[in-house]
Amino acid sequence: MQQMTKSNGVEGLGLVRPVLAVQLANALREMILEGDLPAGEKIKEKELTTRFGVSRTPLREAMKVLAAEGHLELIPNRGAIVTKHSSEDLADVFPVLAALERLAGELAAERATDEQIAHVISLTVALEETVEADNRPEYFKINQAIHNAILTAAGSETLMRNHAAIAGRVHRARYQANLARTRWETALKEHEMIALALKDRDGARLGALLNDHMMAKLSSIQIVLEEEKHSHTTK
Amino acid sequence: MQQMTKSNGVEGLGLVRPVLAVQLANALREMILEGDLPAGEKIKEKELTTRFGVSRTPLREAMKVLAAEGHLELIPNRGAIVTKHSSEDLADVFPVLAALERLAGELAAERATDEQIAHVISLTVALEETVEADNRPEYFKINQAIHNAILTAAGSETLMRNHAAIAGRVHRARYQANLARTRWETALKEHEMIALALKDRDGARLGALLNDHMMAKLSSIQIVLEEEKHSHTTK
DNA sequence: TAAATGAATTATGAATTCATAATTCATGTC
DNA sequence: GACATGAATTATGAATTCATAATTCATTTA
Repeated sequence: MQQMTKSNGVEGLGLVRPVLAVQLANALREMILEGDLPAGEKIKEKELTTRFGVSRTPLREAMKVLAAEGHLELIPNRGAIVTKHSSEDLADVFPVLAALERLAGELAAERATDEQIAHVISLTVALEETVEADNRPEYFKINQAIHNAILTAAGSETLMRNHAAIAGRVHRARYQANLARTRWETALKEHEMIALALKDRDGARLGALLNDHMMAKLSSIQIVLEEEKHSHTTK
Repeated sequence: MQQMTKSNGVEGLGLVRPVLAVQLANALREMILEGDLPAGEKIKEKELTTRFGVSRTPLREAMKVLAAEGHLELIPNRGAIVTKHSSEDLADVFPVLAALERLAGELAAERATDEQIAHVISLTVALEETVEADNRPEYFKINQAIHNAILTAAGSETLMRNHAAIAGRVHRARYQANLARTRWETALKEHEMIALALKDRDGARLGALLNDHMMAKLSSIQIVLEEEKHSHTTK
């Protein structure tokens, strides 16, 4: 939901003066998603301006953008706080993400080129190897690539935009929660079925698989969070 | 426990000084959705500041918000233009909206209270009457109320937020395109089936019906647009 | 000691000012 | 007359300044 470096007349050349508000918005988003600005924390305008070496004007514009994206909550005359993404929030966000993935699957089954399908299949093969090699960082990376490839194959600007915006809100939970070995292997099987459904261009099945895959991911995250909570309270 | 402060005391009352940026964002959104700022039109900051009687600072903050919502496109050093929602855009946006409505249906079937279901049913009855009375403005109004009621019954903040954002982009097309009599009566039948599925708490069916209902709406709009295009070129 | 009051400080909201990029318009050249 | 060049104008990006609301903190009072 953000306008990245769009056409600015001098395409490709690094000669344009960057728009601070955009850069600040990206930096802030990154900080929030990476947890450098913990959820619930109150944003201190002045601190950020000195940190970034800019004035309040572009920073405030950036904060308005972040608020529109749902990452910040602006309270009139009282500043901003980082939106908290609690366990309940995950339960709220994931079904929406899953619904969009389902649509992506349905559309991709219709619209994907043979090359795009082949790409997803080869990525899925690479995914298997990461499991065998017990390489989690690489698994996350390829997993993300697969979902992106399907999104791209769906060929919907609106879908891509909104998926990105919503996925950002749970990015941390998705790619940081250390999944258990059993869930990992199950997820791989799901991915194999997903690749197969795409190869068959079975939109209904592909959509359903992607939806279920995402909801299963939610369950595994919630289990991990529950365990962490226990180990924390019983320490 | 903390004592109630003065500020808490006026909470909820309209006594707080309004935040201009928020008001301007609402006003601009309204103007864009109502077509007062036609798609493709270049926004002149100065003109708007004089019109609203504010300085550029809050206006620019509002424009950043509108851009984040996809209503404006900001071009560095060159101002902003109103995002155009062409016929192709509708074909891109509606499937996403339909996917969210499907999710809304699935969730509402599980979570709706009996009162909420009764409300949707009574609204559907009222909808029938508007068709009999040939009262299109009232039909649109109640139609919107039904979809909102189901969204609310779904009980998902994320879903509501994103649905609202996306629905805004096609609001004009949905509620201004003059639907044909036959489509109107078909839509009513669809609404009756929707109310029934909700009453039965049949989530899969309700979701499918809502999805199809939205896609049918797209088709009828496209037919109207196609006709208008013809009558225009053959004039 | 605890609560209440009010001044001082700080933070936010918005207007103004300054800097720079883009556009317009006049002039000159071919 | 068409085009190119450069000054003048205008618009945008960002810092600063001003106004007002919120918070802190010292003082008073019960």
